[in-house]
Amino acid sequence: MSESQLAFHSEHDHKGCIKQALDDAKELCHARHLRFTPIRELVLKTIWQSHKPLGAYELLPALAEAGFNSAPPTVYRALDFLQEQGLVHRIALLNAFIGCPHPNEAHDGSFLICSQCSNTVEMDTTRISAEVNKQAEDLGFAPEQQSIEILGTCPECLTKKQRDTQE
Amino acid sequence: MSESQLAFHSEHDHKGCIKQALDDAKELCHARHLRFTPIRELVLKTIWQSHKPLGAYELLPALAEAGFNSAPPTVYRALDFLQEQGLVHRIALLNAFIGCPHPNEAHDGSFLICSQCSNTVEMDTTRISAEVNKQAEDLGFAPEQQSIEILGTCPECLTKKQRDTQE
DNA sequence: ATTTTAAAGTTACAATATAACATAAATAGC
DNA sequence: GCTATTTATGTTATATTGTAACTTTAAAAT
Repeated sequence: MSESQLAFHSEHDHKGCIKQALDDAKELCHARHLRFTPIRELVLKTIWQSHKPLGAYELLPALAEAGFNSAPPTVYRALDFLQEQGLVHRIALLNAFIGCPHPNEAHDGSFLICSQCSNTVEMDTTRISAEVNKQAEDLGFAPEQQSIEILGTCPECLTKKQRDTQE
Repeated sequence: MSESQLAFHSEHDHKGCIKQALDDAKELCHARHLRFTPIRELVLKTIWQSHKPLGAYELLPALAEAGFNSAPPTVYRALDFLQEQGLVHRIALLNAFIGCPHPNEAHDGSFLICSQCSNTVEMDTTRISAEVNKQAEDLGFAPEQQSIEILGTCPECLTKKQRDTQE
């Protein structure tokens, strides 16, 4: 988690992140007796290569380049699989997908989405999520899934803004 | 707020809710020197008539019946206006819109969405929202807007489920 | 009354997502 | 290893959601 919370900050070794994520995914699928097929791997890799959530149609060219069929159903199937396994999250506000840095802990992600540059990081809201669920339960509602998404300005874009204002 | 939190529970006077919402909207627009046009009023009324969030295209027939142009831009313009004024909220998980029971207090809604029947109510999460914002700020992020949506089973559908299980 | 601004009409299309059916590849049971 | 079964992928077509761009009409401001 600390990884992803630091993701806004300058240059971390993102290639390392990607490799780690792919290795984790492979292992996770193996443990669950599921198939981490080339298409699924490529989709996950492509998503991880971006700090911005990617739309389904933005993933199609990578499939085409690799010689796979690149019609929408192909990518949506891969995305469905990856989501079910917690390997990617869908950002509802953007209709786009981002890699999950800790797919083993079952959770719904909470996301900080920069409205300037679209960079997005996952934030740990375990405690807050529990409170939200409790409040829902107090109203007689049985929560199953939650989506917390925050739009705003990321640290980098804040700095840029300040620079621009000073000029 | 208590109104909407009770909305899951049986029969409240929903016609009263609608009238109240429309009156409030008219007053709010007047106070802000904005035009509460027939189209905007009809769209808001139609949204309020449903306990389920309505998609943009589900609103078109009402416009057609009333003799207005019923092409998508018409309804999206009305929805944009209503959202800007806080009169309706967009539910990102459903691509649909629901009336806001307290448009005067500036806020982002938090929603309980029944995955069985789609009925949706707004929940007050002022305190939790503040915590989320604080946590984002601690990461150097400047929050501007937030979306909290909970999918689950509403009290009515829970009761139904229990009945069905007993049979 | 005239100018300006805001809203609505209209056509066309972009972006996102799914249905349905055919084929191929992997796994399971023999 | 061979076959049956299941799972994944290919393929075509289409549904759903949302916008761009330009025209016309109506309201508000001067």
